[in-house]
Amino acid sequence: MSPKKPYNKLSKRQQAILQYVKQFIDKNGYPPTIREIGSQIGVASTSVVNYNLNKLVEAGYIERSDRVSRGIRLVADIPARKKSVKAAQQNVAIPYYGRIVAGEPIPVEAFDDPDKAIEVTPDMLGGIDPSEVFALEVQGNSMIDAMISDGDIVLLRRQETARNGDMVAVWLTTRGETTLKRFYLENGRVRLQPAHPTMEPIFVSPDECQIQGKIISIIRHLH
Amino acid sequence: MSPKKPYNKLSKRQQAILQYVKQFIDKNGYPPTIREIGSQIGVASTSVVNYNLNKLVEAGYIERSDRVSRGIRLVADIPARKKSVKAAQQNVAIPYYGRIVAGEPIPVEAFDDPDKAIEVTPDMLGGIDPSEVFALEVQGNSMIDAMISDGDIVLLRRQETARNGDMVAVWLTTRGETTLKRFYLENGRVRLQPAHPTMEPIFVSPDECQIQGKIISIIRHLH
DNA sequence: ATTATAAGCGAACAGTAGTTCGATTGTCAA
DNA sequence: TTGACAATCGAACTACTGTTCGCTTATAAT
Repeated sequence: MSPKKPYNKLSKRQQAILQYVKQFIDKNGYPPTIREIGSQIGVASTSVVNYNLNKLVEAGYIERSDRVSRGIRLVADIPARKKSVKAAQQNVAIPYYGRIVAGEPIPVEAFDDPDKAIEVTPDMLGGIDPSEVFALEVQGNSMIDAMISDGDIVLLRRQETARNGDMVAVWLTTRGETTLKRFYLENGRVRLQPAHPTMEPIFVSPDECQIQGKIISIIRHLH
Repeated sequence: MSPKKPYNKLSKRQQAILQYVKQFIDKNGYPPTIREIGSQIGVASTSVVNYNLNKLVEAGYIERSDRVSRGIRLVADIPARKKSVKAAQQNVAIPYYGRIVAGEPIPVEAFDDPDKAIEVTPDMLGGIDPSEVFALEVQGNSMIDAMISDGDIVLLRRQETARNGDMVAVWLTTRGETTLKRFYLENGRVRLQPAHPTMEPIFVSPDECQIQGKIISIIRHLH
């Protein structure tokens, strides 16, 4: 199950060297010496660094000037930083229903207040029709067991049924609260399974739980 | 006298040196030595070149690292990192560096492959310059108690320092791996604290860990 | 002319840096 | 086990490189 990543033929040490050289150049404006590289990656012998630098040359990642101090240059690009702004796609506006609070149902009727919408890229929805999607902000830590914490924004697809294993927002009619859980229908009853291994599931009958939607994405901002 | 003033109050010799240094770096990827400069501009004495280089430092054209071979950098080159372009409703493409796996460094490779980038709306970054941001996919559950789970996509801001408690991606130079942990600097050593109750913290010295960036956002897709 | 200051010169010095080489270790296939 | 080969290590060697210092030259104000 190797994901076959870049750096195919490079050893870990060679990757470390390449990483450090790039970082060093970016920071200092000139390449490091063999000994500077060695001390940083934890290799005492200059010959080992030299050996691996030559490997990097063979692999085409760098070039070296013989007998020249700091005679390393990156083949790809001298300034490592690239600009990352790129072509714009069409964003989609997702209705934002505000906060989901325990004890209150999610309003089902749509409202179209423009600033009550959040904008996402279509690929965030994984091909789902944007009109079926709405967003909630999680308030409180009542759903922390589903690895969803206070302030998280969840994108949900509107649906009233769910398949086993789906993460859904469920309105528990008898308890009078809404919760986010994994949904399992088994033996005529519903098991709402927290994502956290140490938490116990909740068992309810199908007629006392009303599915509001299925979670398709979670967005969290840290500061 | 002078038809124009290419560089404000620089002597002809200093201009020649500056010109040559720029040219040399552009050609070779690393700065010239004092003697290389001297031979090019026709000065035999290293001290003369050294003298004029210091003048260029005073004038603000270059920076030097003491006692470092080729320790010259052009001042204009360094601030290449700060670009602040605020695209209004445009999406930004964030370089996607793949998975963060124990034992494999974050590739520093260029990301020319279009699907090696993820697109987000600028407000996802909370006002942070998009060019400072990159994305990783988390592998493993070592951060499960920080509510970061396998498969999550984390957006990180490139920075080399961190405050205690920050969630950072750290490159462990001697181990040759990158890891996602909470950062604490205490008693002159660095504690990298996993947010998983059964996992022990990692202790390293500050010079063997390079902070890659700080987590600013987490995106999780459920399918 | 005198003086101060900037600029230049050449040589010597000490530490730095790339290279080389013999020896060792680890891996993998025969 | 054996052999081939890649990777590593430590040390020594030579050449390189920045720094320093005493001395000289040039310029301009006094």
